[in-house]
Amino acid sequence: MEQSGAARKPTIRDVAAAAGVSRGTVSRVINGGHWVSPDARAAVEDAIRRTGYTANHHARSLATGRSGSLAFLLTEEHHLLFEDPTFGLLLRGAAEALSQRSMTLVLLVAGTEAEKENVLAYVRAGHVDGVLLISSHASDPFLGRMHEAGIPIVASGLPLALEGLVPSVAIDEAGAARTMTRHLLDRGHRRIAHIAGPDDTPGGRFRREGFRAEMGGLLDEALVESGDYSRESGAAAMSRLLSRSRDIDAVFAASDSMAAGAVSVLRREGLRVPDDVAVAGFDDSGLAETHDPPLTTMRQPWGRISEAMVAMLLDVVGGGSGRELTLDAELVVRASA
Amino acid sequence: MEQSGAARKPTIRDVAAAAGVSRGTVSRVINGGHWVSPDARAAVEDAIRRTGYTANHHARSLATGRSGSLAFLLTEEHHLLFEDPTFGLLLRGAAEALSQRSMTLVLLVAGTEAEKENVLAYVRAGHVDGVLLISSHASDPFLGRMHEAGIPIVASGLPLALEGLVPSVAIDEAGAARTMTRHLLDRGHRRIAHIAGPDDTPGGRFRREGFRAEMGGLLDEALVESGDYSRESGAAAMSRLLSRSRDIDAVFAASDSMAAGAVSVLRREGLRVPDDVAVAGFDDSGLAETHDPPLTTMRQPWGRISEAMVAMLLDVVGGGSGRELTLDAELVVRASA
DNA sequence: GGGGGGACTGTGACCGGTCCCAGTCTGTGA
DNA sequence: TCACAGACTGGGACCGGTCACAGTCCCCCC
Repeated sequence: MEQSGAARKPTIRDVAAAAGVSRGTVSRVINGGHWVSPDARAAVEDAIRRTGYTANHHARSLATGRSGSLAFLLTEEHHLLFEDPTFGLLLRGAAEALSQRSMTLVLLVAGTEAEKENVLAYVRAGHVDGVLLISSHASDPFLGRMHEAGIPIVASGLPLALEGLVPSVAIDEAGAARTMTRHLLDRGHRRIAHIAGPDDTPGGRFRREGFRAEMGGLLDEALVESGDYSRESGAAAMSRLLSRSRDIDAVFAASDSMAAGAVSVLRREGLRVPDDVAVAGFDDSGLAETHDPPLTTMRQPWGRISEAMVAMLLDVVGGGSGRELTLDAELVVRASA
Repeated sequence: MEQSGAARKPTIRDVAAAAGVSRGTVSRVINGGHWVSPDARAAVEDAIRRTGYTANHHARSLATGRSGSLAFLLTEEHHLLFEDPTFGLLLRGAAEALSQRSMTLVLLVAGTEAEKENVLAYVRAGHVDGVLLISSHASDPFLGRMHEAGIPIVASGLPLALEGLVPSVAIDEAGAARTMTRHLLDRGHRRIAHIAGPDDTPGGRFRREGFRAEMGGLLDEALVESGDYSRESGAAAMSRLLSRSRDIDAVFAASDSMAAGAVSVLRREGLRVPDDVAVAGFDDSGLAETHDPPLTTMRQPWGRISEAMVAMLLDVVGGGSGRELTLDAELVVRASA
């Protein structure tokens, strides 16, 4: 009505005019409504509805210095990125936790060195308020550089290189591995093999330590192999194990994908799962349930992990200090073990 | 030096002062440097180096009305999201194409209805300049609403519901399917089954049409099944096919994942691949190469697809009209067929 | 009746860029 | 000698919010 030109997006000024109040009051209503009279609040809310106002993120970010978004940073190589189903579970949870807070998630991938430089520049430039760090390898100096730059970070899993320095959310890896190992022992298995994850990841190192501890005197180091969490690496590890020993009666893999790879190799060798060899995975990644046979696994509380990571990171962004939070994983018994 | 307080990020004013020019000149240098004298340009570039200046994205977006980012929008259900390796390939390509242009990618997932509303509001609010639409189902009114809202969109694959209205980048689905079918026929197979994708996706519909056309008189409708591109659905479809006919000598699946599922079922039934039954996939998704046996498949030019999508979308954002671009897929013959 | 404090409101300054217009300066042609 | 075009520069206005501060009003208490 005012202007016959192209419909301009309504601003906070338009809302203020429509409600008969000042910009400041509108701003207060939008940001929680403290110190606003009920009348004014009602008028503003009505005006927002009538004008179809939505806040301009860029303007807000400029004024507050906050971007209103967090980065979901994967430092994994690309071929693992979409194969590992656990990333998807974390991503989904984080996206949900953020959208509840009207914030958004920016996916950053830093697989190659060049990508790492880009990501570092991007984050340093303040495009995101903080970083959810997924799956970092201890040998990677990247996390250290990020930390030195003073960027708010929360890691998933204990960051081995910077233990105690970077807040994190993790499950009790060693405890969970002991639980699973105990389960296999309780079922009467004695020649239990372990397919660990990479030694420079917490899921690789601590799950193996838990396995070793629980096996005690039954431990045979020749039955410990490792992979990179992928299906193929699990299959390869299983082949190596079988070439070394044929009397294995159970396999505990540090991921469901590796467990699936192990099952395929066992089958090819004519061994039945679980009758000849029991196979257990880790993660309960969705794959576990639909697998044939369904995989016994340790369920990570993905929803709680991602929610906790987001909450903790926002706290750090707001000046909090963060901490190392440990959650429990749960044994899920299915047909495979 | 100037201020002993916390080091404030240098702004364009700091650079201007350091270079002894005005803000306007600095801005011109940053944005291409037209109508700037060589001396001034050198002074500004030196000052940028000395001060460590990086542009503030939020301020720029506020002034220009452009966000400098595109959305990568997945409208797939979550369980498919990280299982389908093709998304990862597109995502990677798009991220690369954008980072070359100093723009960023925001990953949006609109699986549930609630998420769709959120995404729509988010995009309407102007947080992204345009949307790269990945994998939309024709039955979903979401795309229509997005299109009506006047948001720049480029789809991957012909958007069935809005064919001709929304610019897109796709391969010649029917032609590629004919190529693969011809390959199987040339190898002497006659009882060829097809595991199609969902009928409301272009990859489901057009690949099946291509298969039917090339099969001609050899077509047996009882040998056409369909899945949702996932491994499990491929396995299930293969089971249904085998229960219907045991003389199948080749299977053409509309995705590598479904082909892998089919192979696992065939194996379980004691059939050898490729000796008893040849199996071909589609996508060349990485899985194809590492699979046992390596899968014969149609290679989609993922890099070119994502680059073309980004280029076209940026053109549309800039006022261009876009078009329906078709690229060719390439037959990759490996051990499975 | 006056002082004080809490609830609420309006306004100017500011965030850090871009855009555009009004200059200035130099060189050229009439 | 002067008008004029073209190359380059500077600075004010603006993008759309938030924030701090200065009010205003009203109520309560001494």
